[in-house]
Amino acid sequence: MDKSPQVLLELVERLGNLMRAEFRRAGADEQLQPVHVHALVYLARANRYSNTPQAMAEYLGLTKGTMSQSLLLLDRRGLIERYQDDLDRRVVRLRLSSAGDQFLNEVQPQLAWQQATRNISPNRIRNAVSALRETLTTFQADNEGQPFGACHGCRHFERLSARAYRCGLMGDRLSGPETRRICWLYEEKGSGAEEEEDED
Amino acid sequence: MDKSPQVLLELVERLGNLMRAEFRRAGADEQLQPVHVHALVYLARANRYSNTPQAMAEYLGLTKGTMSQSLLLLDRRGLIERYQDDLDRRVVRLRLSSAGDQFLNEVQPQLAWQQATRNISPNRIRNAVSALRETLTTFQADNEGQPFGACHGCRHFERLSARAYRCGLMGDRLSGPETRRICWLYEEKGSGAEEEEDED
DNA sequence: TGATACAGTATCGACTCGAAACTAATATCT
DNA sequence: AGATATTAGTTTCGAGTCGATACTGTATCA
Repeated sequence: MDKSPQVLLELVERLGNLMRAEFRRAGADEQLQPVHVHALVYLARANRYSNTPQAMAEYLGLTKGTMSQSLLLLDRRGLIERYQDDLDRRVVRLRLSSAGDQFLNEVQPQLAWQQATRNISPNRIRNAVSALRETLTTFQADNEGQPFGACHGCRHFERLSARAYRCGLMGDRLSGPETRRICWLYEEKGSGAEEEEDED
Repeated sequence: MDKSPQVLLELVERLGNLMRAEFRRAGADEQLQPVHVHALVYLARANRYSNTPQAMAEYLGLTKGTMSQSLLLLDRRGLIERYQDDLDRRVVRLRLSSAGDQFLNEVQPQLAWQQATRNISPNRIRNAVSALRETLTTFQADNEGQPFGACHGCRHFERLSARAYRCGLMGDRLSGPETRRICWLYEEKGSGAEEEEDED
């Protein structure tokens, strides 16, 4: 009976709590709750398929009703903008307003984390990322949730040429930077070839 | 400019959110909020120095006022018991009641996590634990928070003989199991000899 | 053309949470 | 010893979260 998984859970929860406290501090001046700051951070990183209330609710673990409330607040404060999807007019699309963008640049909610990881070698971080990503994937598979990842590692990702990419699911061409954003259509590549393997 | 730390942060936050959702589900029957379940889980793991409202508030990232509220609720529901400290009568000590213990055994809030980590090799988990622990330590050092760890790795920990231990800070003898519980007096050993080193 | 599914909104009530004021016990300083 | 400061915890207040439920409008499918 190994206790390591439990210790890992404690660390993840504790670091999560600390970051939530950090987000609380970041949003204090603007009277924003942690979840609002987190929503803005997500929006800054979400790709074109993932900037909807539904995707955000899924990512943040909220119901759509709750999400709707938070978005209302962020809209009132002028930190986000909403616009309708052309093809499906039920769908609301979201983007950071310039004020929202400026807010994130000013308060730097993730600065404390970057500081805290400054002395850890990139390789150890990559190993930790790999283990946690696998945990997340299994977790989601067990609970039928969306995995949320970037194109690299997604089964729908296609490389057309040196610098041209494409999402096989949606059929769109993707720019280089776009392939590094968060997507809620992400699906783990088949288990045939594991990309990231620790030396252990 | 490496993006790995940011990806690691995303994973930690997302897994944290999922576990919060899991705690919500676990407490739904008893009308408990996630933070209440988390408090019970903490209490089940805290050592004799760390079962106070203050330590819990610190661990969960709440103010003492908020913590007091949650403890009131848990007490009303009969899930915890409070008693006074003998030496310092300002201090309230907490323990799980048998009902609280039974509750944790029934709902198994951490089961989903254990399932999600089942296929990850112990060594990879240990490496991830090591990296996250270092992140946590640095984070706390930057923000003057308590680190919260178990005896192994703590500078106050003393081994008297094969199966006899002692906390050098408090002066108490400790049983073997007790040395594996969470302590908020934990202090990282001096950086002279790093215990856990990844091969990277 | 109707039935059904889906994206998002509105409303309600229980509860969280920080801030600040408060009580009581202990520590510190002369 | 007595005054003062510090500390552990409680209480109160108000803004806001959050899930549940009911609702609106759009799309899909037979």
